[in-house]
Amino acid sequence: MVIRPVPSRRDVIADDLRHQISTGHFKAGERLPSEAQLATRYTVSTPTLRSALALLQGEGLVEKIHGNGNFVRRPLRRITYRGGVAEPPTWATFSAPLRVTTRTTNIEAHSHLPTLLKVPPRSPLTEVVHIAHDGKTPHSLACIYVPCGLAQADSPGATPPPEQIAASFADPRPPLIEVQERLSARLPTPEEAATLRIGTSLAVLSLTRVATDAAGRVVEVALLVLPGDRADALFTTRLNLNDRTSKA
Amino acid sequence: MVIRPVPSRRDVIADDLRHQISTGHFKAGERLPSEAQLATRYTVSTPTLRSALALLQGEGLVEKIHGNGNFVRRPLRRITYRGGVAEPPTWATFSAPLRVTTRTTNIEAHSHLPTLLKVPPRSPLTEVVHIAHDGKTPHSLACIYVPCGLAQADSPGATPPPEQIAASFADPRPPLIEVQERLSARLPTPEEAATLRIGTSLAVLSLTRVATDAAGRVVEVALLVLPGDRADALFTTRLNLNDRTSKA
DNA sequence: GAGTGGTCTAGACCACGAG
DNA sequence: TCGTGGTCTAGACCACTCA
Repeated sequence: MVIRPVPSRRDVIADDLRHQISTGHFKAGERLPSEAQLATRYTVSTPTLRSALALLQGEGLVEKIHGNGNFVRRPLRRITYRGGVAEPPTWATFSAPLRVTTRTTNIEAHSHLPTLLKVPPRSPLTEVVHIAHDGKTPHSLACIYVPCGLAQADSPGATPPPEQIAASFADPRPPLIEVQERLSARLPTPEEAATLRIGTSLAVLSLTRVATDAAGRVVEVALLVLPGDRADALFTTRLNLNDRTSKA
Repeated sequence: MVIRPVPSRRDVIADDLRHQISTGHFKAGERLPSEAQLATRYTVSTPTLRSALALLQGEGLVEKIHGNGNFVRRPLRRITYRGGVAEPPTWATFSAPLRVTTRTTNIEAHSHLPTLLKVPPRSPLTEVVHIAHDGKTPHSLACIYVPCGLAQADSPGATPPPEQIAASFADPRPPLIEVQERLSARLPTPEEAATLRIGTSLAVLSLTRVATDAAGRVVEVALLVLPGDRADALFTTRLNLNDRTSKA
């Protein structure tokens, strides 16, 4: 028994705009009429109209640019995070590979990092922040934490080759034995929203990846944030038939 | 360079309420002062106060009950969807297993189902809808589609044992060979929000699982919707060291 | 019926972007 | 500077819950 009380003005307007966008009445990249004009057209007040636009923004159909206008978003290339580590997590399988900017700093373990990394609080860590861009629009944010004792040879300072997030997997000194990837959906923090240039009402996929080596040490923790409208995660499991239960 | 323009009143209020909740000044299950009272206390108008509450609602800290009040949410048990099918996707690993209600119907393939299932449009399908409850609060919504030709013996009508979603995996007649799980984050549809009793501003984790058998046929498609504040998905990959690349 | 949240209005004022 | 969106106000009215 689904609740369907009364279509609110906001939903009616959102539906209408959605329809006009999907039918091409408003084309991709085009600027919508100003909010004041739209409010007049629909005979609603500006807050009501804005709440309708907020819905479309949350769906990734509309991009709001302060002081400029509301724009129909070009259909975004969806990028796919491939989980399971059988192959390196690739953003690189795309025709025009994403441009990745990197920043490396040394910090101390704080908040939940000590737990995840199984290190004492305030332990020295190397933090690597990756931001992948597709043209001008950011497509993902990744913060990777590695205990300083296990620092790799790569990424000493300048931008490393933009192949993939986990370059550290390329040459595993202590062999990796387990990778855990935990995913959840939430709204972005204001900082994430600003970094990814998304509204705070667009859901993000939050992924925490913990890589453990054969000695039981946590080699790497990666915190990925993927905007829900332009990224998803894919896990492929093949059953080897003669190796049915890979665990316990 | 993080943008930090001016803390809006909304954010200030939300931060303050968050703090009061986390410090136990407002206790779990307690009803907050009415919106009018809070608006007076913070000397803001009701819409502003409500937008602050909407933030907390989106974080799952506050539950709004129309005509009754705003309540501090009891810390919810997080349920974990285990992907990768090595073991059946269990909700059952919890002390008090979730109660699952089931509804089975026969429908015709529509919208994107034909593509996913690799069947012609309007093919007959069996649709199974599972809703898992933890006490009174819904914890997950699952729609499972099976081509009628491959129908299983179980779930003919009444509630099957609430073990797990994919009972169909228990005895795979044609052996499964691949399971693909695609996850994304988005806001719920109004229907999903009503079914899961969540606000429309709480992000959900949307999971599409496609199981393929050795003959290349799609045995099952499952569409899961998990509220972001009470569920996540976990994928564990073990590297067998002597079997490093399970693919290609 | 009393009190709550849900929706909406008709403005005001500020911050930003482009010319 | 001008037009845009961003934030906020001080109400009004409706819908729901509970006693």
